[in-house]
Amino acid sequence: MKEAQAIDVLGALAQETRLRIVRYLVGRGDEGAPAGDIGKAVDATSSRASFHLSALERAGVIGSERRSRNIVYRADLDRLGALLSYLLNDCCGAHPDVRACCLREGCG
Amino acid sequence: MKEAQAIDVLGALAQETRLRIVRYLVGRGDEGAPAGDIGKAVDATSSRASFHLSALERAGVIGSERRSRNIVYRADLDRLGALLSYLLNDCCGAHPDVRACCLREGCG
DNA sequence: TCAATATATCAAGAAATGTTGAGATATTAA
DNA sequence: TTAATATCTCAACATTTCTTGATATATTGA
Repeated sequence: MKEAQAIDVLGALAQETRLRIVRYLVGRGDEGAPAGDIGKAVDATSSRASFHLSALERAGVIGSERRSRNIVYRADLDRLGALLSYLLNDCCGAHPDVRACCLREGCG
Repeated sequence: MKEAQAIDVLGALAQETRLRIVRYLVGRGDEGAPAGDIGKAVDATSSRASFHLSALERAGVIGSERRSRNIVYRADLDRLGALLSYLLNDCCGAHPDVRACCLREGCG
């Protein structure tokens, strides 16, 4: 992952509604969830949910697929992993303290 | 780390000049660097560097200390580690694929 | 004290972001 | 085909963010 992409992903995650959407979708796993359910889960109108879902999709953090009437969204774990890796290895210089932090449950 | 703090840190990192500052400071290690050097390193005027350094400090990503005429800034690795941990454990549900990504060098 | 250095702050404007409500589009079922 | 459902798009507006250039503050050395 390059700097510009990392900034896109960081920007996508740096917003309450969007971060909650990502968390919700990660929890849904491979099954994903349709926009309506996501909107209810994060307490957003359809317009607002759609706006933020678009932003997340543009950043590559989630993907979508139409399934009859619904559009089902899923978290892209590879992309999230790539951001983690960028932050850890490139940005933080793979500092042992930071790396160790990734292996503990209760860090931070 | 709580959601609101994570959003603050993500927002702080989601900007080219600021991400470069963090990278530069991580590279400087414990020694840190004065604002002037940082500004030169990321090609920013004193005003612009100061603006972004303040933003990073507000988010807790860097710390500062006056050293005679200079103000020396340092990356806060604990804070960065806490963000990584938040993303990995809380946000990504400690998904094995994402976690594995943190241990490889060339991931993403 | 005076000048030089290092940094922060301020005001003004531009650009990006987020919200709302109305309405458009696509899909399905009757 | 008509109505209902699910989602997106658009315009308007408010807010926030970023940049620039000018100026203020703090520290040091002559």
